[in-house]
Amino acid sequence: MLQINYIRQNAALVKEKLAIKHFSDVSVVDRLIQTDEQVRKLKTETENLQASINAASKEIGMFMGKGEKEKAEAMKQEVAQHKNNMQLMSQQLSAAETSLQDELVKLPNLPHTSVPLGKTPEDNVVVREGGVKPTLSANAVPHWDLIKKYDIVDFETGAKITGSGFPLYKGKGAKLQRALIQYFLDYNTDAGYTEYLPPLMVNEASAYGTGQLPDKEGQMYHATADNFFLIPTAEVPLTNIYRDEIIKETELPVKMTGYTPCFRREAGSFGSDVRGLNRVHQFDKVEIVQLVHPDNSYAVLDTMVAHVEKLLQSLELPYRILRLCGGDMSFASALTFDFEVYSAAQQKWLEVSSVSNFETFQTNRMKIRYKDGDNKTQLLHSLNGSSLALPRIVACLLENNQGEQGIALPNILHTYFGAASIH
RNA sequence: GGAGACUUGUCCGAGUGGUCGAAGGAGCACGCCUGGAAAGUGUGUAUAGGGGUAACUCUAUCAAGGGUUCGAAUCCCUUAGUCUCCGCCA
Repeated sequence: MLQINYIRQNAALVKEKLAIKHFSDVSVVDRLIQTDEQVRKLKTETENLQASINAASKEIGMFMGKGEKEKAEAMKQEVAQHKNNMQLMSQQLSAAETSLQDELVKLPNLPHTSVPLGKTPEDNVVVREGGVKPTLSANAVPHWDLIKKYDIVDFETGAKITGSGFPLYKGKGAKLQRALIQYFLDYNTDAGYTEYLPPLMVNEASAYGTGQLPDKEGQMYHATADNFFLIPTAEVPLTNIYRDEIIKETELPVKMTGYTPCFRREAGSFGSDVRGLNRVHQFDKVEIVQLVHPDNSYAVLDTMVAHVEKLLQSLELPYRILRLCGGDMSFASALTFDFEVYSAAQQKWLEVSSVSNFETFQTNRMKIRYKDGDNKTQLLHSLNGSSLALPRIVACLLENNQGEQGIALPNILHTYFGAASIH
């Protein structure tokens, strides 16, 4: 959530930046500033009134103490008057505050200056490519055929148990998931991230904190009896660990990692995008999250990008890194790099990680702060990224490494998987 | 699921209607003491917001929300959480 003080002082700039994000109604900014003015005016008036009521109450207390009942009674009459006004005014105030908050929450984060202009995925900028695209033999097939051939993922039975998009991993397929999770977590903890195994359902306050609510509830599974949401990413529980906390500057940066299944309704998706493991409702992902000093969040973003890049290199997959354009970035992000791997049999780039700096957008909602040198409380910056999402990595490993002898796995996985190939 | 006890500041802990933002202690910070340290000792030590150039001042906050009252940490209601006992259960 943007800070109203910032909006008030930088109205023109805010409008400009919202336009880069293709936010439709820029006039909201003017309305916000108006409402804010009204709120502050009402607030001052209400508080002054409250102050005089408080003072009168104290006097009544003193009169009562001295036994001067008549004087006390007289004062009570006076206070009763004030209270009527008070009630009216505080109703107006809370109405104004509610509308301010409602509008404010709808504004997306402002894009960083390095964000490319553009509206669609085509406008994203390729930062660099790495790895080598394999040359497949003529009879190479996509992963949805390979998983059947080796009997490692069973979509039909998953659909029978739950519904479409809930894959059932089996045998070597299940073990490969376990190997990848274990490897990714080891890789992250070696880099200084603390491992967590968080709750997979969150309450409303948590979903609100990372920006899933109020607007995107349609993308989460909702357990209505208890009003819990199944997490769409570990980012939600991990970042919320520090909700309403003031972190000592000496404890920065906070680096967290965690494996969780992720649940996404993905309403409206269709076509070849959803074939096989390309897009599913439940998938495994290892996430990294950092809470850092505002001064170095962009340096940290670079280290996180390098961290994920090295991980992809170790898997020996062809990849590219994209700098997302204003129109393709998420609501809460100020700058995002997407990682895609090349799925050779589909001849398609598949997104496997998204690394973002949210600056103070999430921390403002969650009140995650630190004390600066002057002992002032300041908002931290939050960042996160996937490291990594599994299904498309698996799709790629299968497709790119298929051969007569089976699926040859990259060296790094041999020990984790307990074999060099799936056959 | 049933019954009960509880939830106060960074922590422990007092406070059952009137200068209580809250005693006392611990911790922490700074100073004194010391050759240095410990001990001792003095001072300070919440958060958010409004107004003010500032000193400062006002408002809110004793789990959360609502109510009673001129006045609530204190009384009432609702919700959440913790603990104990019973039931059920991996």
